Amino acid sequence: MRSTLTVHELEAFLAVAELRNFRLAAERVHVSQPALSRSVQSAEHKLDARLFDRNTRRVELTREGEELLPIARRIVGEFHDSLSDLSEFVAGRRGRIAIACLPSAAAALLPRAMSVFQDTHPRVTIALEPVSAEFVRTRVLDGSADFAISVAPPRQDGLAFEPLISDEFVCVCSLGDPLASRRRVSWSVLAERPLVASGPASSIRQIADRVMAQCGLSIQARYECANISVVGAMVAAGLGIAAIPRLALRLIDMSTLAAIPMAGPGVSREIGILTRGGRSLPAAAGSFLDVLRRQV
Amino acid sequence: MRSTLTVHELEAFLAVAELRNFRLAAERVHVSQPALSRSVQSAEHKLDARLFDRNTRRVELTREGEELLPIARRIVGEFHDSLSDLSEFVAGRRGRIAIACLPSAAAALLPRAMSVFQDTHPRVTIALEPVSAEFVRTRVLDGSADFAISVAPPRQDGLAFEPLISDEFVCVCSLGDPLASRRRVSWSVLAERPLVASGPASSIRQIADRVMAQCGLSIQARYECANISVVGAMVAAGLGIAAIPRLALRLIDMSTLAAIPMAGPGVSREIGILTRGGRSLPAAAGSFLDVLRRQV
DNA sequence: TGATTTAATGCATTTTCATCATTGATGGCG
DNA sequence: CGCCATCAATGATGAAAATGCATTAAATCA
Repeated sequence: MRSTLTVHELEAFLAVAELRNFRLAAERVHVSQPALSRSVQSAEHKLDARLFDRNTRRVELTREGEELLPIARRIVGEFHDSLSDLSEFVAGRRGRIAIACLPSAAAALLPRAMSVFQDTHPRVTIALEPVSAEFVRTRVLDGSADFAISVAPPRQDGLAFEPLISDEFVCVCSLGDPLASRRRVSWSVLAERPLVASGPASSIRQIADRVMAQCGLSIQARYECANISVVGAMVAAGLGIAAIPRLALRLIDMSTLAAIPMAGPGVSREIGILTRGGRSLPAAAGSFLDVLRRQV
Repeated sequence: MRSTLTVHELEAFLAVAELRNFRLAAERVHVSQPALSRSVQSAEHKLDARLFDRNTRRVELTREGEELLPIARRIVGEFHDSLSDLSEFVAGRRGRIAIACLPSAAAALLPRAMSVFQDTHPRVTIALEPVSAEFVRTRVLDGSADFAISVAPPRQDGLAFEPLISDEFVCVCSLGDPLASRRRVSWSVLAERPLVASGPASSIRQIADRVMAQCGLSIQARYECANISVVGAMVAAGLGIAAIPRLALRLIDMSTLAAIPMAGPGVSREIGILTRGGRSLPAAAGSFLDVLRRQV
């Protein structure tokens, strides 16, 4: 074989092999009959074998043609199937989206967006990994997540942050608590009452500490727990009150609890989209983010 | 996807994806670096997606590129494997040869040729169908045999005959027979001795009848049998003598028999290659015929 | 900052490809 | 028996694509 066949030539061959007529085959392939003849000739020349025994009246496959037929079918079929799969992927209609996400955002923000997205993108699977803020950066940087939903990162090297919503802090207390009827609760209350705090490593706790310091206060945690759901249960049990972001309420059984907005400075954290800067986003992920942006 | 990728572009993509370097990839594909860059660009443009995140210092796959990689590997691999299979077939190194053949030629001529041929064409299978002369024509004409080894056909419509060897008639008698010591035997002897003849439909019998008629004689068969091996056994049993082509001796147990050449006119039949005229022969079959021609 | 390496681009050239118009061959039909 | 219709092949021509050379622009390293 002096040089390699092209898919075009294989398609020309297939059309002639199936229709046994050059003129009709040319129509099917949308070229002129001479062009088709030349494609077949070119294939024959490259293979150094005659593919059709043909005259102006009859067109039939040679043994070599018979041999090529199933091969050509397989190659051309695979070619188009695979590439149409790919174009589906490129168009964002197929694929897999990996999202690293703060647990609170995972519970509060994403489910609705995922539901809306799946209606228009049924063949896209979404892998949602709840991680703490500190691990979000590595997930995005090493590509194991296409993007993250998190708070603004401290350093932005290689990361891009697009704010989505402002997540205000609320005070959580039991329904019977005197605070429950208040419109707002000031941060100073937290210093006066038994406090159930998030674990010292959590992003919630860090923000809370910062705000308290701004107010000249410091957190005297009576109880501490890394798991926000457990914090809620502790408040429900009457151990104390807590200050958490509103989005995190979705992680807590609120049936016997009240949530009151906090008053004061810097009472919210910015939740947004964290992407790898300068890196192109897969189309499916881009579409999902569009849905998410429209939602908030 | 605005238009379809080419195998060339897929190969360019693969080379870059594997080497992560355009210059080296260009070498592998045996084109200049700009040409390679343009192939990749063309692929990206057709897919409407960026395949590599690249600058002058780093080349890495995008998610789309990752998605294309296994697809490209599969397509390109299948493409080359299948087409090299085909080129093996076209070159005659692989395939199947179907031969329709007179039993005598099958036994006398073909086995050695097949043995020689298989040494150089181990991946070619040979299907040998022994048929009588009258069926040879249909086998070749309908393509169920690539060619035949037979006597010259009466009519040549659509068939081409190439003589290979002249198959002389011999007289077969038992070793103790007075004829066994003769150098030659004339046809008239057949009229004088009990004769074991081939069946009336066989090509052997027809030639024998014709020659006898030429000599002004006619066959008075004491015994007749369509199966040449049985004819031999009958001669060995002392029922009579027989006249058969030398090639057919291979079909007979000759351990107690002698074969003496016949003297006289037209004492041979022409054995040759029968092919479908104007039809191209598969390469493997052509190679086999070359071997056969060299052998005789 | 300068040297060096690398991918992209401008441009000229060659090669490939398609189309139109025509030829040559084949079989059917009057 | 010859004309006609149909079909694939071919020739000529022009457009599009691919390629290579020379060069540019960007990025890293010393």
